[in-house]
Amino acid sequence: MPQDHAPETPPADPPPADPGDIARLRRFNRAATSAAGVLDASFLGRGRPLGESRMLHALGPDGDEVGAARARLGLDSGLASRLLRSLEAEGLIETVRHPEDGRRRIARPTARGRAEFAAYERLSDAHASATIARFGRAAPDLLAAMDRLACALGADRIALRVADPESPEAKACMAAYYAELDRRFASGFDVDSSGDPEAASMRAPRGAFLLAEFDGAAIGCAGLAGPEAAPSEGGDGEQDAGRTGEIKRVWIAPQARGLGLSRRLMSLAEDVARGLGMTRLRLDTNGALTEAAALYRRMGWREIERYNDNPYAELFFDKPL
Amino acid sequence: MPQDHAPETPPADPPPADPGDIARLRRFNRAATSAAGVLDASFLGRGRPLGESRMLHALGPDGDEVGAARARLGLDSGLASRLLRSLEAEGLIETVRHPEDGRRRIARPTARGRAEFAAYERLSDAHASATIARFGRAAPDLLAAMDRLACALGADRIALRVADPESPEAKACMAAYYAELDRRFASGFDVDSSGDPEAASMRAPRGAFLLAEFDGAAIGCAGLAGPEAAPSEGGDGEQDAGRTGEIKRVWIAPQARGLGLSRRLMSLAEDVARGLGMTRLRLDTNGALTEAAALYRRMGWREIERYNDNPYAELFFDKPL
DNA sequence: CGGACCATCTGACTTAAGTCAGAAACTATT
DNA sequence: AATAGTTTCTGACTTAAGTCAGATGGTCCG
Repeated sequence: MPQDHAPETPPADPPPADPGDIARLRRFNRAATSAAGVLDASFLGRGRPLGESRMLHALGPDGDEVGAARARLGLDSGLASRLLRSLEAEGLIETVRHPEDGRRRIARPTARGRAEFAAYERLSDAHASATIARFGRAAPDLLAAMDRLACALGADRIALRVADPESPEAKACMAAYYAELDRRFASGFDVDSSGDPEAASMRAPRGAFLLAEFDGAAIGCAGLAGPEAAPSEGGDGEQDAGRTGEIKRVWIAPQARGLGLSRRLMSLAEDVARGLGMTRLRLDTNGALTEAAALYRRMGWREIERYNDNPYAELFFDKPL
Repeated sequence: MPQDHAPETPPADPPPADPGDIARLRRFNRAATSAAGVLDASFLGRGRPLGESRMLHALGPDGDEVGAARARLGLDSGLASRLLRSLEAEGLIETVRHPEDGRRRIARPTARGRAEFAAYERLSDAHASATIARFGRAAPDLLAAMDRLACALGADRIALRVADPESPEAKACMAAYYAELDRRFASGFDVDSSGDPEAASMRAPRGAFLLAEFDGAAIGCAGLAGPEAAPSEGGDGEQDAGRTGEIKRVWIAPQARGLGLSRRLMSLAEDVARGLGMTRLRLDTNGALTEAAALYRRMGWREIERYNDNPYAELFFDKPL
């Protein structure tokens, strides 16, 4: 069961963009580059070379293996070692051998190191706070623009994973999903009347709940609900209800839309369904969610007859796996 | 007549921002910082150290004084000189003495240097084009977010200047202004019926046209229209029409709103009006432009009786200087 | 046990970037 | 004409960052 799907590859030869748009993007680049130093100046201002600060930050408050931190920063082993020695000389970290493999070493911040780490965090928070204050009344709007760009610029770091449908992240996504349906449906939306699949149906071994995360923030989800009895192994031929799953609660945060994320989520959901022995998937949706229906059609779903009494559902699709 | 006004100073002690907002901003910072290298990678990829590339870029295709380029990059004179020597050794620039001051020197790209400069530009454009292509159908939305953030991040580099009301930049601003009025007024907007002041009235010595620019792009304007006869010098006491100016065509690009720019423009317009000997300003506006009317009141304008037959005007203000 | 393999470390070296003091060439001022 | 002040340049030095070739001490497997 793959835990992630590569983002869609762009078309082979991109046509040159509009010169005006190029100028706009380059203007942003200049502004962002000249702001970049200011943006995360937390590494500076504590009288330590950038490399050492980055290493301390890469180790995290609980420490990590030397090799892992080195790989994360993309450093040469010699350089990494030297940075660790300086941090050690300053009394900020201590290194111990790995309990299971004497070759590997673990670098862990000391109390002083953790204090220093916290100081970086405070500096960074204070800096962010000051920036937001400077934005004044434009702040909500600018933060929304930042969310949007952060997702787009880091689209290849959006990771998909299986999560528990009752985890806080999953619940937050679903709450955002319900709130959006309530806004978009002319008649509003009430969860209770829509036949919400219980959490157990979206948990192994029956199904799964998929979460898309970017830099620690949940920005999308998809539920795969399986039937009550686990499908029997090996019995093929008949296409019974025991081998049909249902896709529910597909939601993408506004700032992550248009980046091909729902396609990645749906595609992973199909893989997971196949891994659970399902042979067919179905789903219902509302006519107001036009983008969703268009995507389903593009991904090979066929429109079928109504299969439930969900009052909000108007369109029904299925797809053989 | 000051050419620029400092941006408004933020309130003394900013209260700490919402932790969620801090996290959002820091997420953007991380994304932008890690994208920053990629964002303007044009300096790399041509086998030259960053410093030399930056210097070549700072000189521009037509060359410049050594001191000017050095100040722009904020470099030590020794370092700057050494960078120039390496560029000279590579045959990319040549230096000549300043025609009027033998101490100063002018560094000018050679044909090869200009070709190199153009290569950087092409690389940068190609990179921007590829980024836009990667954005796919989300591009228009993302570019708008970039415009918004570029203005906000570089707000202190938004410069005001006096421009000709018939320059292309001024015309572009006014066209955008008219288009917006047409969208916002229930009845639409037609320039011809609104008593457009002729260009001559917004040009010295009668008046002025003010333009706000960010990184070469016009993002706002304000017209100061003076009466036909230049005000007579010295004759004080009476407050005749010959000493009353009118503010027209105040417009701020959507991406630059909420940054205190209209206040800066209006304040400069008042200074310019005083410099032209005006003792009173007046303006008309529409009730649909609620933000505008609120700003006028905050800046000390008083509502007065209708003074023209502009069918779009509903509110009238004046301000003694 | 020996050898292949591995993670980490050390020492020697390179490059980019920048600082600082002062020299050289020039202009402006008294 | 002497002097003070510019602008640019040169040489000597420093620091940060990174590369590379082994050395060291460990694991794993036949």
